[in-house]
Order: sequence, then structure tokens, then C-alpha cells
Amino acid sequence: MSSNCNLQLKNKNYTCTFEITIDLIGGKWKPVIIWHLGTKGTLRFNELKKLLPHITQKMLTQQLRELEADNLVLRKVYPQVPPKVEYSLTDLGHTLMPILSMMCSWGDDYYKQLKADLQQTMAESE
Amino acid sequence: MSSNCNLQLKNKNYTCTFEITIDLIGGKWKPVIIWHLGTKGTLRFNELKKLLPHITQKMLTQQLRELEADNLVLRKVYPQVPPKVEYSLTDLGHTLMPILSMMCSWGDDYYKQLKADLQQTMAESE
DNA sequence: CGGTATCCATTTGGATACTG
DNA sequence: CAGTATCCAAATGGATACCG
Repeated sequence: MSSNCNLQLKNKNYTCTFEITIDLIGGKWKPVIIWHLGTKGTLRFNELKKLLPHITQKMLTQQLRELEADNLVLRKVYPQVPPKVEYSLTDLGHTLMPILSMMCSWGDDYYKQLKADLQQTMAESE
Repeated sequence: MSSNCNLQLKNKNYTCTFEITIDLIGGKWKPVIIWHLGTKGTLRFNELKKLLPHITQKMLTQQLRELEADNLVLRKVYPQVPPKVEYSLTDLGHTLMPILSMMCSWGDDYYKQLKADLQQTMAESE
């Protein structure tokens, strides 16, 4: 079908290797989850939930399961009542931190620049 | 609502600056589009389309419009028949390349590692 | 050539209720 | 505490036809 290179992984096709990266850490929640685990270390389910005020329980569970399946996050269950589940980054997960860090500061710069431009525009219109 | 920091930009709310980055370059197509424009320079609509064999015309147009609105891509229309439209990265767009580059090589490593692990598993099962 | 417009299928995500 | 299950709404994306 494709004239480009075709990479296959887990029944999915990619035309470029960073489609793989996007697939693993793209989406609304995954980068933030990884970021929190990377900067704060091991976190329990509800601790994560508090750090992501807008996520629903369903989404958090779902995203964590996917991250686990992709070997980016480690899930440790303590067999006790009430249950205790801890999440942390795997070694592979940690290797993503430099990328996320760059994305974070880029977003920061973009935000500041846009705010500055807005101030500029408002000042000029006076 | 949110106990975290709350950033607002263009009627959207973010709790962290890299949600902004994700919003701008996340999704299935944008990174690849930016990547092609960054590595190959100016491209016409149909040249881009050939580089992304699976994208539909609608999606390509849509993504390019969004990238343009976010000041990452420059759209230059030549007023002639048949039409000629050229796309290129803005200065801001270029600042994304180091991030995309890292994502690309990370995806590359991940792919190679997984393939290597697979070979290993197959070898052991013999 | 470089698009729009329309329609429709799939995917994603949210609200709510329930559970070991 | 850390989830499942179910249902439903919204967003995303693809096929197709048409246009200046």
C-alpha cells in the first residue's frame, strides 16, 4: 500500500519511527501521567488522580493499563484490604523524561511568547 | 475547578505547559507533516500528500490549517491557474525540530529493542 | 491543482452506578 | 481503595462527489 518504509509492531503499521513514539505517549493524558511519575516517583492510584483533577477514573485506569502494556509504567499491587496499588516508571519510561522535559519548556516558551504578544497588541491599541 | 495551575489560551484550559505542546503537535499527522517540512524545506500540497500516503485530502488540509493558525506553518498561495500553494515551517515551527528529532530516535530505539527481544524469544523457544 | 461539502463509521471520552 | 460495567455524547477520521 505504502510507498514509504513500513514498520510493523503489535498489529499496527507505521511509516516513520516517531509515529511509534506518538502512539505510546500521545493523547491527552499519557504525557502528564508519565511526567508526574517521573518527577515525583512512585504514586498510588488516588495520588495520581488528585494530580489530574479532570481525568475520570475510567480514563486513568485505561491509560495506566496501556502504559503498563507498553512497558513504560510498572504496576505493583499489594494484596491487602483495602487495596493498595502503586505506579512507577520503568527504566524505559524514564528514558522518555528528556523528551517530555523539552516539550514542557517549549510549551512554556510558547505560552509566554503569546502572552507577551497579546500585551503588545493591547498596548498598541490604546 | 482545578487545584493545579490553570493556563488559558485561545479558550482552552491547560494544567501544564506541555499540554500546550501536545495540543499543537499531538495527533496522528502533525508531527510527520512538520518533520517533512523541516527536513525537506518548502513543499507543495501534492508533494506533502505523496509523502503521507495514508492521509486523506481532507485531513491534510485540516491539519495544515491548524498548523497555520498556530503559527507553525506558513502557507503561500500563488495566484495562478492551476493553483500553486507552498507550505513551509515558520521560525517557530523550526524550534520544534529538536523535539521531533528526539521523538524519532526514541521511537527508533524502541522499535529496534522490541525486534531484538522478539528474536531473543524466538531463539529461546527452539 | 488544491481544495470544499456532505455523509457516515469509528473512536474516544465522560457520567453514573456498582464491587471485592 | 482501586477499580468494573454500562450507556451515551462528542470528537475524529474516512469516502465520495464536486468546484474555481
